[in-house]
Amino acid sequence: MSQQRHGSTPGNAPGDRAGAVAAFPDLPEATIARLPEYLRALHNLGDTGSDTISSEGLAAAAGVNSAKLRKDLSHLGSYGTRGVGYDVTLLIEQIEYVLGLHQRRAVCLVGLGNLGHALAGYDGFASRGFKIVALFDADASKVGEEVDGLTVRHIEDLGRVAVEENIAIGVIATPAGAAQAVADVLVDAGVTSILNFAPCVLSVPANVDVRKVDLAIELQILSFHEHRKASLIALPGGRSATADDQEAVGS
Amino acid sequence: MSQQRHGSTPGNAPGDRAGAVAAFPDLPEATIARLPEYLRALHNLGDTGSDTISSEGLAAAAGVNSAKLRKDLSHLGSYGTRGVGYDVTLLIEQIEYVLGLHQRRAVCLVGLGNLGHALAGYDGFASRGFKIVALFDADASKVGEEVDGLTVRHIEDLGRVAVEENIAIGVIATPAGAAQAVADVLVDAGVTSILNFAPCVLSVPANVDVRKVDLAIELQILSFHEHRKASLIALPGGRSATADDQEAVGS
DNA sequence: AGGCGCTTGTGAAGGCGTGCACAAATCGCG
DNA sequence: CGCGATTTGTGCACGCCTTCACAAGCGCCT
Repeated sequence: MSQQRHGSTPGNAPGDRAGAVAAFPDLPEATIARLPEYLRALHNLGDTGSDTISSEGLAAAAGVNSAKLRKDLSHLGSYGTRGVGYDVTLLIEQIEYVLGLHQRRAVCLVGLGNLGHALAGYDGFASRGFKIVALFDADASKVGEEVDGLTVRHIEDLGRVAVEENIAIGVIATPAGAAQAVADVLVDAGVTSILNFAPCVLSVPANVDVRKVDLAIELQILSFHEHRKASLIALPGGRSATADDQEAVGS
Repeated sequence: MSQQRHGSTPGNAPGDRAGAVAAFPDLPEATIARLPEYLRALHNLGDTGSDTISSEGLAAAAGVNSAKLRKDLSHLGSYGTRGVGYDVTLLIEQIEYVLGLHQRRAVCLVGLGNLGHALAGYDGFASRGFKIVALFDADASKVGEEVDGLTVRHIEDLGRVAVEENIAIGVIATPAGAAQAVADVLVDAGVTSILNFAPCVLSVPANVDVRKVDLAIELQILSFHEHRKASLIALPGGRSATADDQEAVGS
C-alpha cells in the first residue's frame, strides 16, 4: 500500500520552498511522538472499518483525548472533512510521509546478545517501515553466525557497510560498557539517529538524535506507583497492603 | 546493599502520618521518570568515586540539567550538604526507597516469543530490583519449556500463581492480538502494574498502571528526525541528502 | 433549495515543567 | 573566630502542552 507518488502529497501547496521536500512547520515534539500511535491505530482500523474515521473514534483507538488528536493533525495541515471525519487512506499517507516512512529505512543493529537476537527477529520493524540490513558484534565468536537471514559481521566493518547500504539509523543492543564506543563508530560511519538499549548516557554530536529505551527504568517507574498505591491503602485493602513493606518475592 | 531497615529512612521526620509508610508528597511524573536515571548514575559512580557527588557531577552523569536535578531531589526531601554535595550512599538509599526498590519485586512475564525469551534472560531486571518469578504462554507447545531457569506455564495458571507469589507487576510480550486478553487475566489476578510491549492500547481499570514500550514507535520518531534533517539540508550536504526522497534500502 | 445535525479546526485559559539566578548554608583555612 | 569559596535549595518567569468550548464548514434529508 501507499505505493503512490509521494511528491504529490497534499498539504504543502501554498508555502513550499524551492524544489525541496516538504519544509516541515516544525511540529511539537509531543505531537511527533503521538503520530506513530495514530498510524498504528489507523492501520488497525483500515482493515476492519469504513473509509473515514472521526477524531473521536481515532482518539479512542489511539488512547488519547480527541481534542489533542485534532490539534495534532491540524499541525501537519491535514485535511479532514467537517461533519464527516478523516479519510483513512489519505491520513495514513500523510502521516507516513511526515514520519519519512514513504521510503523503507535501512537500520543496522549492533550487539547480538539476548536482546539483539530478539530485535533482529522482531517482526514489528519490517512491518512498520524499517529493514535491518546489517548486524554487527565485537565478539569474534559471534561473527559469522547467521541470525534471521543475516550474517553477523565484525564491528570493524561497520564504517564501510554503513556507507554502502546507506544506513542512517543504528540500534545499540550491547552492554553498557561498550555502548559509547559503538556510538562513536556509528557516528563516524555517518549514522545520524541512534536507538540505544544500553543503560547509559551517550554523548554524540548535536546533529545526531538519540533515543533511549531502558527496560529496567520502565519497571522502576511502575515500582514507584506500586509503592505509592500500597502506602495509600494504609490499613484496609488487599493482600499487597501489608506485604508491601515486608517482602514480595519470598525470603 | 541497602539491607538496612527502611523504616528509618530519613526525610520523613516532621510531618509523618500514623504508623504507615512515607506518605509521598506526590512527586511530579517527570521527576519520577528521572529518578531511575539518577539511581543508575549513582551506582556507576559509587563503584569508582568518592563519598559525595555534586549536583553538577551527577547531572552530567545522568545527562540532565543540574538545576533540574536539584529540584527533583528537593522534591523528595533529600538532604544534600551545601558546599559539599550529596552523600552517594544515602542518596541511593533514598531513591531506592521512594521507588519502592527496598524490596525485590516479583514480576511475571507473559508471552515467550522472540522478545519474551530475551526479556526472560535480561540481566538488567535482576540487577536493578526485580525478579522474574513466573513465565506464561498460551501456546501449549511452549508450556513446559525451560527458559533461564524457569519453566513456562500455561496462562490458565496465572491467576493462581500470581496470588501465591504475590506478583504485582506483569510484563506482556505477546502479539498485539492477544495482549488485551492477557491484560484482563493479569488484572483479574490482582496485578496492578503492567509493562506492555505489544503494539496496542490496553484498557484496564483506573487503579492499574500501564506503561508501554513500542520499539517500532521509537524508530519511527527517529525516522521523522531523519526525514526532517534530510529535507533541511536541501541541496548541499552529504550522501543522504539526495537519497532521501528516493530509496534507502536499495531497490 | 434550505435547514439541521454532525464534525473539524482553533482561540483562549490553565497547568506543568524547565532553567536562570540568587539567597542561604556549610566547610576549610588562616 | 571570621572570611571566602563552594554548593544546595528555591522563587520566578517563560514556554510548551493540554483541555475546554465554540464558531465555521460540510453533507444529508426533506
